[in-house]
Amino acid sequence: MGPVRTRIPPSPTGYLHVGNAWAAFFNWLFARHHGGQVVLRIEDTDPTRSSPEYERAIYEDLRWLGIEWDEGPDVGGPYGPYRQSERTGLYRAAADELVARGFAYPCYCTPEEIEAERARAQAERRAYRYSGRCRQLEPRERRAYEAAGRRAAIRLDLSSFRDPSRAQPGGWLQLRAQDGTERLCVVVRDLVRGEVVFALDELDDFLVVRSDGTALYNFANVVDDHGMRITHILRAVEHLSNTPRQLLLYHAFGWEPPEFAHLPVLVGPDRRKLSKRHGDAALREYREALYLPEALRNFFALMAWYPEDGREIFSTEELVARFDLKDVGRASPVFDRQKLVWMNGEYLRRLLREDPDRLAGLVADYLHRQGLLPDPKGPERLAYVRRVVEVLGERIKEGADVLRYGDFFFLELPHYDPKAVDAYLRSPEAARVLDLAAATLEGVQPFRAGEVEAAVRSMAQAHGLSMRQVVHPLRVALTGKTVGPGLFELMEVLGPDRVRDRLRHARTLAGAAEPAV
RNA sequence: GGCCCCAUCGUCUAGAGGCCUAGGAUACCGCCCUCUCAAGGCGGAGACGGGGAUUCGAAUUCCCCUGGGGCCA
Repeated sequence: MGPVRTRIPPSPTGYLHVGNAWAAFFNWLFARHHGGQVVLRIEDTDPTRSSPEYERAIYEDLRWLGIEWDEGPDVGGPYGPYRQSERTGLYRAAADELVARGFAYPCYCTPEEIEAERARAQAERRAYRYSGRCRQLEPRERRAYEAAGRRAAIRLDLSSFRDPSRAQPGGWLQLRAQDGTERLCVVVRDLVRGEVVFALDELDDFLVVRSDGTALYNFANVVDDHGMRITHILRAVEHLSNTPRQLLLYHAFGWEPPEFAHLPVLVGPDRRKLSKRHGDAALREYREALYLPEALRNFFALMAWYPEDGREIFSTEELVARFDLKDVGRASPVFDRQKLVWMNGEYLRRLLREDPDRLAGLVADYLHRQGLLPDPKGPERLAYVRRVVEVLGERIKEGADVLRYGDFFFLELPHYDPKAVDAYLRSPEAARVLDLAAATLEGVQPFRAGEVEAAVRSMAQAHGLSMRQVVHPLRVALTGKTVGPGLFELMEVLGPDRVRDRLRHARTLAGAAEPAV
């Protein structure tokens, strides 16, 4: 076999969501681990829901996540086209070939007739399977249907597969004892689940092309995957039940089927498949909320797979090196936001140490999106954001924390939390602290954390105040909140003018001062 | 309805017959540090869905049930 080739098959019907990004990442990991290639295929067969805008957004989100592809609609490649909407001729030709090889036949049953059959089966409480009544149509019966204006759909003819002599002891079609009888079975050899066996008589002559000429999912996928030389299909388990049908198709064409690996499905807290319904399902929202692609990759890997005991932080290179389908779990993991927040915090802290400028840039963009920073690229602004980031330090685990702990750095006046004001500002004692601080700070030169702290400490001592009594009212006065960075560091960043203004403003919120002693 | 997949703390998982008094992480709670918060340190609570079978011994193997998910649609 040649190099490993995997595929990422998004539908451009919306923004890339976390579940698909997760599966895409595994395809990428697997291909990279084996030094293989990744093919991006756009599954845009539904013209009413697909759009070029979403297609572009998917490229963008995938690249942001760090997933690259070697072939795709935008980069080209030898096995294109890579958009399903441009492959309809290929599907048609493949269907004709199947008919010519005697593995498929035209079916003139209308959807209404099929629906009626199905309803009857339901009413009689038996499993519905297509009757196969168009399989043996005489040429003149076909002509009659055509004359009546009916257009044929194409169905796969399973009858030839039902010949027990086709069974191969180690092959994909085997005779298996089931329920006490020997049954012809399609055996799927799944790289994560082992052998999964489907009785052939559970399957019927399924549709391959609709009467309007459009290809069905299973059929298009087989034609595409073979045409694009895909060697390994890593996809969600929800497709496991489709696999026997696809295997049938491969053999009808005389093609070597690829390897299959069915990954678990990412689910939400309600244990249902992650979808737009869950909110926060679009990968893009994480990007905008200051999540780091490297953190997401690490987190994605840990859902389904632990590279080794006792460690949780792995670089992408390590993940690539250690990736093995044998280790991938089979149960559906719940996408746990809280743990993602923690992991993102780990990566943000590392970034703070290793590349504070990059962090500052990301935070500046975030603030800009939040409407708190008009010009995020201005060098002066950036330098300021960088100082803020350093003062905020390891408090930032996601974008919201920048606002939670530091919005006041970017506001004319802080947004005063009423509870904080009630607790620390509305008292004569608080008013006195504010007055004392204003006076003390007036002379501090240079206005740096160390000097400011020394001044405030000696002031507290001189007036018999504890640091707690001093710090809390000042913090609320300057930031509007009870949580946040160290008081003196934050004062340095704010600078003497803003500190003075805010103290003055806060004074109006405070109670009347006790008579000076 | 038929078929298929899945099942360890709330969550992500380790565990592939004795190493398990079931380990780690996260979240939660407490203490320490401390100007608050965050980070960090220490500690706590918290799981093998149920029932059979195999075995000297089962979270680990087999069967049934239950629950969840999916395909046919």
